[in-house]
Amino acid sequence: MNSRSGASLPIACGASVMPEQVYALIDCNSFYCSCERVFRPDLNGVPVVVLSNNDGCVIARSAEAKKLGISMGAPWFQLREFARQHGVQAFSSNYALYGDVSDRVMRTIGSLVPAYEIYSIDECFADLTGIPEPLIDMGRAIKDKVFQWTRIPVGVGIANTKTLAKLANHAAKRWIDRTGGVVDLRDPELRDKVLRKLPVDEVWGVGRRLKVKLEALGIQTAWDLAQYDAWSLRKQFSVVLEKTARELRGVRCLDLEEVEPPKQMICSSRMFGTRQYQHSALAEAVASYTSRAAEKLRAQKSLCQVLRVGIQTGMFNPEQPRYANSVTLQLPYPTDDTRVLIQYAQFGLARIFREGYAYSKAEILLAEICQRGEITGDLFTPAQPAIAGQLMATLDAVNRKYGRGTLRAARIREAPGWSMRRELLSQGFTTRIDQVWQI
DNA sequence: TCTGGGGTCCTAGGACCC
DNA sequence: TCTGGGGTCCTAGGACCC
Repeated sequence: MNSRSGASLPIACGASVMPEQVYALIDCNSFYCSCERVFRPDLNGVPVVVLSNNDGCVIARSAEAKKLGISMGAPWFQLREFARQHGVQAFSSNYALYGDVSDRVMRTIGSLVPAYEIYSIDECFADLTGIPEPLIDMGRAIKDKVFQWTRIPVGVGIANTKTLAKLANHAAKRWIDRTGGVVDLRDPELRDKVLRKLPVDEVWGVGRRLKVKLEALGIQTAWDLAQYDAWSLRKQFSVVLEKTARELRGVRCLDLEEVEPPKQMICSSRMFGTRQYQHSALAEAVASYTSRAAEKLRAQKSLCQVLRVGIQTGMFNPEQPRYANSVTLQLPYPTDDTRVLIQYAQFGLARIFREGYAYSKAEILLAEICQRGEITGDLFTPAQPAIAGQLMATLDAVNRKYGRGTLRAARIREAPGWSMRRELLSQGFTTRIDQVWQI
């Protein structure tokens, strides 16, 4: 049975040998903090943290802040005094800045490698297949060029599978003094050494819950997971974990995804800056979030057929009554028209709104998303009128040119009372002409 | 007083089909 | 006494990622 594999297969003969697949995972160090430092070199060496929307909790920490023991997700109000005492610089999230810096980092990487996949705002897989050895030099070249062009420090992990590249990147950061931030994990001896040292939950795809279950099976390290029988992992857990284990052994199960598939769900949800009690305030917030979701929908050239609107009170204060509810609505036709979406969102809100609660958050979810031009209609289902598409295109063009919210639904005020707190916001260094760097 | 905002994929189970 | 063997679609829930 096994005789079909191996060198006897005619297709494997011939002059050219397929080069071995190699991936790199490039990951920005403390990305949001690094972005704040790009135009504030005085912050180098200073502990820096970036807070979530509403200045709620810590979502990024510089190395110095980590050293002080500040943990991810720590509520800011509990930390403020400690931060003041230790000279910690805190910032509100400045997504306009981070998004723009991210674009620059990705374009820089793109100029150096044959193909790449943007995995998140601060991470990117690159295809290094066929690039001349030694690849560790290529890794260092990427790191240096990104820093030279964007002032963002990155780590680079190189391996034959994505899961191992992630692990290599992790190792590069963990043992930065020895690695200089670049690790090539293709050498089996080095790979096994690293696998044995890293706990299983450092593996991409193994989180808190799985860690507990795996440890019950005696799987403590990445090495243990790699050695475990893949088939029984599939039976006991899922095909996902099976692939993870195989990838750890160097068997490729995940490919580079260069084109991002359109999202199947689009969500816009946010905590309010302060608790809201009135239907009118929630109505305004819901209209605003719906507008944002509709923008995202149109940006990927999609239409949606289902809208869900949800509201909730704060969940932490035991003194106040809690309430959370949502309603899912079928739309009259597949649409990307902000006006139609807002209308349905308001209808939904009216159904779930209850008087007398301190609301903290609203959420809009667009679902059953399809691509424009891929809809098969029927005689009895109207299609979205063409004029609506033209109007939305104009709306987006105006807002692109003059800034988000320049043209908006009439019920949304410019500075609403529910908008989020951002008391520690840095400048729009790269996105606002009135806020460019001054020397 | 104060605790984020997005996403994805997979599985199990029920209802239903032939 | 004995009770098949495939499927699909939907929803809820659980796990993960950054």
